[in-house]
Amino acid sequence: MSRQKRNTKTKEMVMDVFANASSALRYDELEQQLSGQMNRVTIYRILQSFCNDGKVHKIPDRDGKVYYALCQDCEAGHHHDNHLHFRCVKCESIICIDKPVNIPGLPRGYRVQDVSCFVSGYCPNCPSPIHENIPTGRAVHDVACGRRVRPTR
Amino acid sequence: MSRQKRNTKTKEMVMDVFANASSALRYDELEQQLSGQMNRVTIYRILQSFCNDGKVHKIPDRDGKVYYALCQDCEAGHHHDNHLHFRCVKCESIICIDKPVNIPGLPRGYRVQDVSCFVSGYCPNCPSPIHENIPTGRAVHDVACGRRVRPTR
DNA sequence: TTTGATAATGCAACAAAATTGCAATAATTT
DNA sequence: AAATTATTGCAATTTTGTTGCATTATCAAA
Repeated sequence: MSRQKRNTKTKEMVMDVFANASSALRYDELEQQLSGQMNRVTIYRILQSFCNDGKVHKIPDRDGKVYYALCQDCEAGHHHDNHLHFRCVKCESIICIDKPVNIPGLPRGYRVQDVSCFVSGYCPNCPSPIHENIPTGRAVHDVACGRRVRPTR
Repeated sequence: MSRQKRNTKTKEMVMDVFANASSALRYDELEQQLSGQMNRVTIYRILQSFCNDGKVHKIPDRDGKVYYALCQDCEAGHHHDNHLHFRCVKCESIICIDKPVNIPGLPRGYRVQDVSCFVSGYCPNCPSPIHENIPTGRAVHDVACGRRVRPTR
């Protein structure tokens, strides 16, 4: 059976960083925010355990850089991950958007287990280049991971 | 202006490996196939330059492992990447499926540049676990990256 | 409250993956 | 054929993530 977990101060601190973040965090951002408070290795281990517990998920962006974000509806062992990750090409933040993605029919023989979609472009806070600024709605940032605007049902 | 390129034997060899592959290649697979023929660092540099030229694209899978595959319709600087990447959880191969993905409406303020979708599950060549085998169509593998079955138009 | 089992941590060492500087080599252009 | 400079190989370095082990701290049970 699975090994028993303990609540520790370090785990709490890591969780706090996530709770206060409005978007996904790169490992180095986490490390920076936690610097001095715990060992580098501990952060890695806590992230691994959070991933296994379905508390956090790992998001490698299209360049291979690794981000982490709080999970919404995941359980230990299986991540519910059928949603969008939006990456702003300007400010580089990664935002989880809680909308299911529908996948077009795959060729015969493929059996889908799960889907994750990576959209990149300009986020509401960053101006598009060249073209004049498009008015942005500030509220949209609230769909960011971990903040649920409308209850997902 | 951008630095001028040269055609070299090494680049050709790397390109040949891609041309003969039926799915995306991990860096280490490339290295293995090219072992003895050129330096490790050279492979990295060639891949980078191919990526910039829009000849190849980089596909980090959901665990962060990095794959590379031939581009279909990309130009230097901008990758046309609105297609699916399918990863078989059994054999671990990554197959590019040349079908556009449609993205549901994003919240106000987001401007999409491009989309890539990562689907995982069982490929036509691998049996699903537990359940009895589902008949697989062999032909589907031909949609694999670099082999165009029907002209994409 | 104390005690014991063991999960979690810190530290040092290690391993893997990717990058950089630089001298030597080889593709192009003239 | 010579000059220019992109490309390569090599060694060293950086970045990223992991492992082993002694120590510490959590939690449950006495």
